[in-house]
Amino acid sequence: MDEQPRLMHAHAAVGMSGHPGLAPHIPDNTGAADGDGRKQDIGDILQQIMTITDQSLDEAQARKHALNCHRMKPALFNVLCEIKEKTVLSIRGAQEEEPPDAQLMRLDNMLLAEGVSGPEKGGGSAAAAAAAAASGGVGADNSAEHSDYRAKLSQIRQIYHTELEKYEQACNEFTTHVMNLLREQSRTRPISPKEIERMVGIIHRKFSSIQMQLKQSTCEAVMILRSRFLDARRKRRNFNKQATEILNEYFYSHLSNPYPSEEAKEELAKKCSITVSQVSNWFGNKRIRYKKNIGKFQEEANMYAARTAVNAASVSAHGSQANSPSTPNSAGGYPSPCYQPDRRIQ
DNA sequence: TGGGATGATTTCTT
DNA sequence: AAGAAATCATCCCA
Repeated sequence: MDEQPRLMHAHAAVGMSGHPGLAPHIPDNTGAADGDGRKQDIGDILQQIMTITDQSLDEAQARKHALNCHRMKPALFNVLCEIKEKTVLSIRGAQEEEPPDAQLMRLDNMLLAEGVSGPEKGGGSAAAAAAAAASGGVGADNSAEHSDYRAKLSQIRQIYHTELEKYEQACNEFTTHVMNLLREQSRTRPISPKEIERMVGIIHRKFSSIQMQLKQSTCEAVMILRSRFLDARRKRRNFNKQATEILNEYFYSHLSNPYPSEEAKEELAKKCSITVSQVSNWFGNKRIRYKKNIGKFQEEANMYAARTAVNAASVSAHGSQANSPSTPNSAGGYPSPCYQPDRRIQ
């Protein structure tokens, strides 16, 4: 490598200016200075170029060197440069300028939203919080699951960034390698900077398609993690004893009409630390199960009825009405342990 | 570990 | 849309 790489444009400027001596095995026809001689020269050079790949490496190197030193080389090189420039330009006009990839944008947006590709904090826990909110969870017991989710997410995040870095490094290394190769080749064949640029573009596109696969699989991993997280939250937890008692108290003290209003539901929900829809679910289940098997609930009904009676007695003794949703409304203040089908349950 | 209890979900009805 | 009824999925205790 005793020469500087000569790119196409630089070389074009050199033009027909003189070139050092000939290789020993190439016949010196300069003296003839006629057209046939030059044709012969060019024919020889082209022939050698065509057969260069059939030769051994050493042989080829020697031949390459000989070609480089040939006096006709600059002229031929210029001609090739011109031809190639025209061809490349016409080819290039037809391609390139693809539209921005919508799929890639979607993946990027999702990775950002899930906190994988964005800043370290916030995103992941925000997504987790959103998931928690969406599930309408009871709360309190989910901090462990929450941190588990975050830990797994940060694991995914770490893998993603490591892989991304690896790809970028590999891409840079490969690009440098190819550029060096092209520069080296530009000594013997016309290669324009634009062509190198184009090649770099091709390499980058290839690597970005690999990156896209990485992004896709990362997205899938996040989705799986997230669905598992939501499933875990959907896991049924029995309400605590106190909550069940509050709900039962209301149910049996309103046995004649066990349909709490929205306000009553909200108050019960607050008291039991559950959601309004959970209160609705509970009453829905309770009504249907009570109705299906009144006998089984007899004992329970009696117990709550007695309790309610005691409460009512103590309330009246204090001369004030409780504003609790469990305030009995049944006639006589002692709801019948037996189901009275006078209202909605049917 | 089986089976009843129970909270949630789905489908149907009013 | 609210509730009834059926069903699913999980809990939890003997």
